[in-house]
Amino acid sequence: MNVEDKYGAISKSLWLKSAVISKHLDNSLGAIHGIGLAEYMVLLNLMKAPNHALRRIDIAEALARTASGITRMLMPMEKIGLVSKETNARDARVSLVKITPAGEELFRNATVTLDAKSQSLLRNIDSESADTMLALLQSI
Amino acid sequence: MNVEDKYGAISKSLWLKSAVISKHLDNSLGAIHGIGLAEYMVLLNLMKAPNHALRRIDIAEALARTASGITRMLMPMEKIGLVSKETNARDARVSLVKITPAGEELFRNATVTLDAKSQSLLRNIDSESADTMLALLQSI
DNA sequence: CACATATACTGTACCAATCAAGTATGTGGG
DNA sequence: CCCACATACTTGATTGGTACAGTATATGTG
Repeated sequence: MNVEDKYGAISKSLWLKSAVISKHLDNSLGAIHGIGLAEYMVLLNLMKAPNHALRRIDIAEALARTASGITRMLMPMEKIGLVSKETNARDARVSLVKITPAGEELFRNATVTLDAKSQSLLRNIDSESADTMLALLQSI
Repeated sequence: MNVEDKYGAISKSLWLKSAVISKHLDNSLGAIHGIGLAEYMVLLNLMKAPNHALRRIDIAEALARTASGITRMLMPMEKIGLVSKETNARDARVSLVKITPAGEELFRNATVTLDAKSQSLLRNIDSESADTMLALLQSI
């Protein structure tokens, strides 16, 4: 394998393993908490945000999705009370998305599920390698 | 960050980075060769297979997809002549998928594109780290 | 041999994401 | 000030995936 091939191989493996792991996590989160991995990532980003609120396009950016995808994803989440819509006085174009107390509660529970399931899915990777892997992934 | 959190962080990062990289690769492959990453992976698996042919269900397994998803994906690929359908004399249930010469040609060209684009997307990872990363990914 | 069960697709209905176009609102140059 | 352009969504049409049910074909057991 020459040098370029190596990077291609990483892309392909990343694609495949991500698909496998995401499906398992989607199933676990869906069965227990009624949300998918994408919805979890929305809540995660809201929790990290100042004032626990974000604009839709910032969520889209953080999830590598389009704005319209976020609009559609948020509709049922708002309906079941995980997030709420707030208008921005300074800029009437934006409608801020804020996580609700119920959303925070679900997020904390879902985090436990996600971490446990991840540990089980990645059991072939020891703790030290996990540190290495995380650092490499985050450097991309 | 405690131990479980670390594995959860890997899952989340894997999900996000895979989405970003897959979109870029999809765009590049689509613009130049008219196929997506999933179609490329089909061709790759066919190239690796004995006699360059596989059953649909084996392709589904290799790509973490369902059989019906593969059926749909293969229809346009057969129409543009990248793969051909062959019946199996021993088992009339299976219809083998075989890569055509045109498919092989496209695969070789697409591989160049994919490897080059991957190298560019992963330029923050040096050659040694790439070896590490690939080994870790494949151990999942 | 017959029949219950498993396997390999295929077809239908549905769901989730995208793109492109539309609407409303902000902003900067003449 | 005003008008062109940019930004933040929202919506309709399309695409690409899944689940589930159906069909055809094998296979194992009494």
